[in-house]
Amino acid sequence: MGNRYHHGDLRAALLDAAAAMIAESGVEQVTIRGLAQRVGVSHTAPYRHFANKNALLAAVAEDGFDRLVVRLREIREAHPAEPELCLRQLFVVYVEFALGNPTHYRLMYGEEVFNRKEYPELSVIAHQVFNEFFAVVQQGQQAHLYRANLGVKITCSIWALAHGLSLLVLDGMLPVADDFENAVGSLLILASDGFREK
Amino acid sequence: MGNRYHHGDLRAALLDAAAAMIAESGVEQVTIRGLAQRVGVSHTAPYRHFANKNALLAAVAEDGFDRLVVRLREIREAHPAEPELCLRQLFVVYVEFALGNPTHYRLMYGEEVFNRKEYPELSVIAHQVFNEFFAVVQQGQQAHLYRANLGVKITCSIWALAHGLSLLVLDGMLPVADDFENAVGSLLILASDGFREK
DNA sequence: GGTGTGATGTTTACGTTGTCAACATTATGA
DNA sequence: TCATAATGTTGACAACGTAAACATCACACC
Repeated sequence: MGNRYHHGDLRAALLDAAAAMIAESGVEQVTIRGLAQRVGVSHTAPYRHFANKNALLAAVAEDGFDRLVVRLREIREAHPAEPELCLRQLFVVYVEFALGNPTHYRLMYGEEVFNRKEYPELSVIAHQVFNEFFAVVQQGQQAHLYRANLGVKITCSIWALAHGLSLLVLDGMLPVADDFENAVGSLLILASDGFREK
Repeated sequence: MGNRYHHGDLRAALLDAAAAMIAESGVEQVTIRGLAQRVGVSHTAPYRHFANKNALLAAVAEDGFDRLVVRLREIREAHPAEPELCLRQLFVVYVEFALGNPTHYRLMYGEEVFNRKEYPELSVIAHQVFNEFFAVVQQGQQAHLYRANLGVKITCSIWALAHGLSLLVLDGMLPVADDFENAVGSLLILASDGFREK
């Protein structure tokens, strides 16, 4: 390796450094110049890989969505024939991801940070989150666990509940129970009683 | 009025200007110097009223919470004896407030913008939002509409659902139905079937 | 194997921003 | 009336995002 003029994979290094810096001190502390210094390049080198700071942050957010979707898919494929249990697991894992990566999670959904509309790939990958939940809801419908014709609304409710719960807890506005997984899971059960076939 | 050295109520003027600027072009476009210019004072005058930019933004967020809580209380007091209808109205009005003041709403809950922990008054006023929902849930419990011993969890679910739904719609991740109020309300009904006494 | 061309990184520079320190003006109450 | 606190201004500074001009390198092509 040694000190060479070309870094090798500066783009990936910048994304890693940004993710680390976000985890350490929050998005607002991330600076192009700081990242460059951390990676050991000049303060304008990042502009060879990202049009501007927003584009870099959008790429970091996209990485976060990628990791989340992979995680959800693992859960889903681990429970091929148990939609109810699977849904509960998805829900818990989703909230755990948010609470385990607080600043990163916030960046993924934030608007102050960058103009989402300029980065349509973010909406695409975010929609895959919806689809992970939706697939299991549909399984549940086929098993006559959940009411037919309401698959989209049920999925919206679950996602919104997971999202809102995560953020309210992150904001310190809801107390975190000792038995976290049970508390989170029971919230879903409570709400999802209304999803069932009669 | 005229041009005088002392502004009169610079603090309020700055908050107004900040709210307006946020509504127009988003939080990230708000700048101390821009606000000062807009209000017609020098670029450091704001520091006589706010310790720094974060403190100013926190005050703007607090104003937003104040308005939201007032709005919710109006609804609650307009339905003294109909907890079920009242809850639905609260829910819809909450989401409407968020969608009607997108950037302001995001600021109220954002973390990137400023360090919430430094502004405990924000948590206090935010807890009043919880209490508005909670009061009605308790009414419903007294009327044997909702399950006893689950008041807090039910309230958390409702708030989280409203919050998550608002943000997902703001992010363009959920479609906005034509008949918005009905769609939002039905989401609550769907979920809250599980809240009922059997 | 040389070579030149595009990709990648550096240097320098500029305007904007948040914020501090020193100073100016005004309001207020003893 | 006048000292003093409250409020506003001027000027300065460092950090930041980013553009332009330049330097170095990798690699495809003769």
